[in-house]
Amino acid sequence: MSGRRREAALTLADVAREAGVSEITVSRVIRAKGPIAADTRRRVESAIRKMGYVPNRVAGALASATSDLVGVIIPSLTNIVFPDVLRGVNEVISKHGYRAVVGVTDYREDVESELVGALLAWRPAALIVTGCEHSDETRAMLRGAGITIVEIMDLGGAPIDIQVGMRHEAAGAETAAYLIKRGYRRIGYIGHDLTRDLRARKRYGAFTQTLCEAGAPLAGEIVTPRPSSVEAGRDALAALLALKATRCDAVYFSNDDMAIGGVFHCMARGIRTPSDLAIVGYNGLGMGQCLPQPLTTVGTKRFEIGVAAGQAVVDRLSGRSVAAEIDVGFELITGATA
Amino acid sequence: MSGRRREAALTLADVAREAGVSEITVSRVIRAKGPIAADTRRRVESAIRKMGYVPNRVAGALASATSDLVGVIIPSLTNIVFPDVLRGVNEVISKHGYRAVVGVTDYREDVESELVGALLAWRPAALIVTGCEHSDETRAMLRGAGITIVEIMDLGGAPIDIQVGMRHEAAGAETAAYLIKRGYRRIGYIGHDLTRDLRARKRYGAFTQTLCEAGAPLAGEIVTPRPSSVEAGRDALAALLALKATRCDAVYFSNDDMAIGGVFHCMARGIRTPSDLAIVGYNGLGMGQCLPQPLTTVGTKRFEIGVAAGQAVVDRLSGRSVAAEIDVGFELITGATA
DNA sequence: TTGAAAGCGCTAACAT
DNA sequence: ATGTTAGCGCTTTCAA
Repeated sequence: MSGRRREAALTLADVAREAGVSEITVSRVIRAKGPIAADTRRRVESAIRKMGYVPNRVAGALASATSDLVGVIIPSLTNIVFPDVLRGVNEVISKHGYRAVVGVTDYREDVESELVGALLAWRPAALIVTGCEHSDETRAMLRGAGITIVEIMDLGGAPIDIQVGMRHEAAGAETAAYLIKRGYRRIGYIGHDLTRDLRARKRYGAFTQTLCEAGAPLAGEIVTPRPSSVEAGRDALAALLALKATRCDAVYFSNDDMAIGGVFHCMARGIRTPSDLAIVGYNGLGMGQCLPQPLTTVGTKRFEIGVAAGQAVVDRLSGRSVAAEIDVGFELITGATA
Repeated sequence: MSGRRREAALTLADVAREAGVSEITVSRVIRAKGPIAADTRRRVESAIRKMGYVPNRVAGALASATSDLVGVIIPSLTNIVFPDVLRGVNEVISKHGYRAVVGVTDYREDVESELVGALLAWRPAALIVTGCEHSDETRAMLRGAGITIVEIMDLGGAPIDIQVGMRHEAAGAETAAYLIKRGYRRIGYIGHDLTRDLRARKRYGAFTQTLCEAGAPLAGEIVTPRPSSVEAGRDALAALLALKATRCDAVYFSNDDMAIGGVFHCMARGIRTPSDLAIVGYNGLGMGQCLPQPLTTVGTKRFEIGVAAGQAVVDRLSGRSVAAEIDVGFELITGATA
């Protein structure tokens, strides 16, 4: 990191000289703050335009101890879930003049910790982080930052400030209960890396426990180390079905991407859903609902989480009070595949 | 925008006092710059840890006139293409200590212009923008910024500094030539909003022109005002096929999302591909290759564009020279649908 | 309605 | 190996 030293960019002083006023007057015009004579404003504005002056927010932020940056830390950009969330955040905050600074952790706690430090160093107005599990170090930094912190996606743990999300355990349990109710008894699971995706793990845990309690423990499972994708789901279902002993009548996938891969595998092999094999996903992606048979899945509110998180930030920064926990919920979508 | 004034965060001076050294020594330890006695380093580091000091990069950036921020302006987060690109950028720059500040234009020129100003105000080390078409105002700001500017996705126009992308006209023309070669003569087009997505428009233009030159002008088209999606593609194909006069034997979709929607429509209606209707997409998404019949499409290098752009930034900032134009190319993927 | 002075927290440059 | 001085470009505060 270095950033070549730039050749003397224009400063307020340059504009002030050109407009025949003082620096502070130019500053006031730019920030639309304080009383300015109409004529003065015009002179300053034309000088700015003419010279192509771009204010320096680094200096401004230092002097005023305020910032229009909002840090956003997400685990992945591969999983469409997070671009969706980011879109929601951005939609709200950009309307209020804030910008997102994005960090991607790749689901790694050490990277998260490093990113939190790096983003806090820019003294953002607020920080949005994913999940409610953090290392002690991360937690200490977040607590000590003295700014609005929003934890998104998941509810629970020891909230740092504001949480916006849903209960993944409830989603897993409800999915299991649904399959049991529909009469499935040999139920398998296909997932992606659970050691890292803690929310998928929570769903998995509640899912399997609910099955056990119903007297139909998990019949088999494949967990790939790959990130979730349609391809990974397809390959994993092929692998699961190849395990002779398993003989599932239904499979719960860690998310819709994976489940759609499963559906494609069934299509290619002439396996009928749900009569030969039932399939359930998680997320409620539009694409799953476009399949010849709409996917049975759990609809989640990804965009809404982003919006709610962004709104929480904006509200706080405007001095309005914000609920400490915002549960956006989820919804079982009973499609045709289970 | 405001950002509540924070209550006196720790400064270098606090740490210096605690460690019994001067501010500059602490600064040197933090930045790992200049010679520091092992013992001094230990004392300073332990003071930092003990107090939970987080350096202020706003002040640091102002003092040193350097930054670890890289602005990235993309049109959309809905279209998976851009998260892919962003992922590539991030992969490279984060390894070198840079962070991405993201702006989303929603394909609007006025928003782009505003974002360029807002990001340049943070005096980033470099700025990555999408496309090679910009308003005069934007172009002037980019030219005057005096930093590395990378235009991504598309090649052509009047390059500002560095371009990383491919030739969309060539992709459109090659797709048309392929369909003609395969014997299709009643070819339709299904697209999303072309007034905004200039690259899709370029492909469309070259595609239709090539068809004309081959004596098989476009047989029909549907352009939805919606953003591209599987649903939009499915609905648009239904609409196109409902136009009695059209009777297409092949359809070119503006991208794979749309094309996959078309495939789903065919599946649901028992329309066989490619015998009843051939389908071609654009992008080469993994999912399209997972369909029971792999999608015929044009493979693009989204992630690679991000990586190359990130690398160009890093190279420039390290004083290495960088090619002014990097053509990552594309590749016709002859699947089973056309 | 405008301006002068002081200083935000850090780092470059120059001592020592 | 460490410290001193000056100043980055802006905004706050106070004055006129």
